[in-house]
Amino acid sequence: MAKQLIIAVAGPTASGKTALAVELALIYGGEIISADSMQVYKGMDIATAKPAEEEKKGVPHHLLNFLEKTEYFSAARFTELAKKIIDDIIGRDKTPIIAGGTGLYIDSLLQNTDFGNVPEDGKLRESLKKRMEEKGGEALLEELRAVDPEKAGILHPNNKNRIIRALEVFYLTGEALSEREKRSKLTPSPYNAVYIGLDYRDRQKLYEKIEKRTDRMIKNGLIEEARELLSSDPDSCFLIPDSSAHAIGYKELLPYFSREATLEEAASKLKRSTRNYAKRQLTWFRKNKDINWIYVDDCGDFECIVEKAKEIIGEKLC
RNA sequence: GCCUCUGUAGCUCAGUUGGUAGAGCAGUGGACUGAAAAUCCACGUGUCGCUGGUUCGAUUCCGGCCGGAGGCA
Repeated sequence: MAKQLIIAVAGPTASGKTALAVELALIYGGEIISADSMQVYKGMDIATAKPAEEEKKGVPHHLLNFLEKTEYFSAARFTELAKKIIDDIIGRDKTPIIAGGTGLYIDSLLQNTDFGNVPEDGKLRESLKKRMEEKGGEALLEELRAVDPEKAGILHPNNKNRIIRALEVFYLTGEALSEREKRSKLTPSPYNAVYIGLDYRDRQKLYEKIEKRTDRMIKNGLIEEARELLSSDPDSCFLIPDSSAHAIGYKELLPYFSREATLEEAASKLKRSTRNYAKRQLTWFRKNKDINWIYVDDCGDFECIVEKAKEIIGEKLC
């Protein structure tokens, strides 16, 4: 059976992924699967720049807006759900279009990463965290070196999260994480994916767009949205620490709510976090040699971007 | 008008008891396999406000000038 075509639209935040994905869906008869670790949550609309109904132009969107902010989410859970949706879309003879800024999610899905069944283990993680604090990263990295030298070799002692997960996987399965990863790579991807990446030649232009968009978010009610999320939990742990609380757009406003910063100061911090995030996204995507890049500032208008995308997809179809 | 403080990296500021300087943030590049909007790594030459003087040598000491903040009138 021939592999089914899948379109993936990647790129940093504010680069215009949503509009392009919708347009391509209209052209190719597609449905969109959002690959975004924060847009999965209900209620977090403005901060995560979730597409509004008008922007969707009637195109079905999946994996958007379906989780409570108190629920845990992960790359593994994403791939599990997305695969089913892809099958369903293909079954209805439509084209799946993956669009989003969470690079790990897109790659895990399209490379068919097998995470196995090793979900996070709260108790184990707590004890590892505790030991990490007492003994330090170097000690735990040594501990990892004894059971998974390969993984230990690429992790920095300060990168606590990754060390903890690698140890967690070993203690839960008795197998090295690096071994599991190798095994996962043996299974080929069932998907025939065309990657389109959006970027700017002039980084400054992307940053300007981010800053304007942030101002627009504030004007459109970001503060109120944040207040509402906060008020649902007086302890200000309004989101769960390991998932939704990571969203950019709320934690940056806390100093403003506690009157330790002006709105202007909080807003500029928010812009900075978003710029830093966009840069990290680009670092992730750039290493993917399968991505066909479209530079937004090479194009005068949206039509041009769409034309370039059609060319890229056309080549793959032939 | 007088007095005090102040002028060092894009920003906030250390520092040099005289041998031309360094942190944080920003920025740039990178890593990443069940937290990824997270987590982590690397990268620091700038007329040390200008100008005279003292000195082998001044960003550092002294004088003047020009900014900035405050106080007294």
